[in-house]
Amino acid sequence: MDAIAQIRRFNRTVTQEIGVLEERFLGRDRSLGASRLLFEIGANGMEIRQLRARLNLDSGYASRLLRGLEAEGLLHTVRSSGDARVRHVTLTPAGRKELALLNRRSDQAAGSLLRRLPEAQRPAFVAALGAVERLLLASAVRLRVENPRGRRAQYCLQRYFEELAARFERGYDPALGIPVAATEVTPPQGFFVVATLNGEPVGCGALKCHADYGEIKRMWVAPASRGLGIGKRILQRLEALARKRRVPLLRLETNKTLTEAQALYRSSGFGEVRPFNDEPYAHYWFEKAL
Amino acid sequence: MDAIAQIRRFNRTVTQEIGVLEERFLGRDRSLGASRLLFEIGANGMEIRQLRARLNLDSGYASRLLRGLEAEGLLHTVRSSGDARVRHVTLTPAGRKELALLNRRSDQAAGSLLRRLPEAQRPAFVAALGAVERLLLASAVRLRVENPRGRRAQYCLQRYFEELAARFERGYDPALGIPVAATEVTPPQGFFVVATLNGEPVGCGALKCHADYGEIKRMWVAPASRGLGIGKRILQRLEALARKRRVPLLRLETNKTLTEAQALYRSSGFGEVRPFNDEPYAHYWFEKAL
DNA sequence: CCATATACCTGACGCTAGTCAGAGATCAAG
DNA sequence: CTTGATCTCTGACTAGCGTCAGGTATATGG
Repeated sequence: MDAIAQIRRFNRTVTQEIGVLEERFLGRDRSLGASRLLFEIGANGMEIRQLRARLNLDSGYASRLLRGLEAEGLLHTVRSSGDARVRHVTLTPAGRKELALLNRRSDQAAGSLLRRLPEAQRPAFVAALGAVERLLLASAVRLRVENPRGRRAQYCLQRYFEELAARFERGYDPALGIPVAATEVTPPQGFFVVATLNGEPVGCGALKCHADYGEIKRMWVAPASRGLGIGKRILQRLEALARKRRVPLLRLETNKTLTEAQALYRSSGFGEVRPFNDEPYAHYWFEKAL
Repeated sequence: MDAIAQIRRFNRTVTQEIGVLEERFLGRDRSLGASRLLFEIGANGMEIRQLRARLNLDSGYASRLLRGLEAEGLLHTVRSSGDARVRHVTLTPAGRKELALLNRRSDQAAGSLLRRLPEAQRPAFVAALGAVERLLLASAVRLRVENPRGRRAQYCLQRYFEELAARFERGYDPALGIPVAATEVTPPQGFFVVATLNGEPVGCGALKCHADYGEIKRMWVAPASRGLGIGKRILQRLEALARKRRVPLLRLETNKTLTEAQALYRSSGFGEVRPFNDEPYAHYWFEKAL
């Protein structure tokens, strides 16, 4: 298959050209691992467990790297408010300065790559990079049925409610909408699907199974991960779960400000119908026969 | 600049996603370095110095890796014919079997990457990979004015003549065409530009300066590197050299079978003119005022 | 022939990255 | 309060990657 050969050529070329560049600019006086850590912590700080998840680090290894940087005076760690097991790491002023230096170097590396190309080819190059990056990210997204009370699910739900509160004209209060109890979206009554990207939750969706129909609820995708087709995949997964349960019909309702959601439902085969419940925040009701 | 940010995001995503994949499939029972060595040696064998140059290895490190593989019975080294200092390394039957296994795994890795994407997104992904790879290769191409008697220049000229012999209807004999003496394309009388990709010659072009015009000769790009805009860049470089010398006019002639060359000249501002010499292999004559 | 450069090998060494087991503190659920 | 899970840290260890200095054999130019 030619696609396979293309991927292999790509891997070879990219690792060769990019790898050399990265090391030449970033691996100067600090190890690459430590640099990556500084990058990831960023100006706002971060929980260590999140850091580990993002960079796929062994807890011992991460701890050692952090201690090294702490000894250099680049960062300090404090207990996270709320959960005292978790530690929060932030950059000191010296650390921020170091990060700024790394950022400058990284910009230089990127610039030098761009400048090697004749001007005319640059826009095409940047566009192609964007396409590959998006699709590579999309391919790394994993969907799983999870416990709706779990950490990842709860994180998604909180972000979801926050977003609704910000986008709805009159705000949003979960207590006023039709409730979704955790048991209703826990197998076998229903399902709660979480999408993760490198271990971090980036989207969710729930299915509530009734006798003669299923309800799609709590569809959400993290803003930074939109455009990767995650919403569609969550919806398809819920649909597959519904089919397995022999649910003959799917129903959902949505707010008029959530235009991208409406587009998703329409493109997924849902058709608008008359209101089938009295959800106060809904403007449109959809159905799809399975 | 947004292009810079895109490049940085790309680097991050790609090194993360691809790196993990490569290691999971290739770094199973052998180190990644050793695997890469086997890949590079390939079915036809290779000189050790060439191997070192390609993979950018320290001589000691390369020697140790090779000895490890030799101990496993995967390869054997012999003195190179000609220069007894140089050693040539070839795969044993067991080595070839191992290489085949690596190739299968590499195919699997590429396949697993592809399979993670929903079917609909795959063609776009492969196309984007191709675009990035081509442009990355293009950005790694270096042009330099070189001695036309040098190793790289002579390599290009030989391939050039071979290609003309194969493509021209009645073959090609350099002795019958208008000759280009090495001194004529050596500064300051003229210039011989060689394009290299990772140190290997992939194209050439020459400029002969006369009192009132310059002649473009010996334009060639290696078949495997076509479509990267190398020809255009060589031509532009020769043009810049001509301008610097205050040459007022560029001339060149070409054969009717070299259609891609004609397209290049036309798109570079050359216009067809009446024959200005009696080059026996030429069908078209071009000029461009500077 | 000599001096110098090239190609390769060997031994010694250091750093980075990463793994593993286990311990201590904390949390959540029963 | 107990139990089991989670988060972090520590110590011990390994493999891989790479560098450096020095040595041997061979080639090249005078």
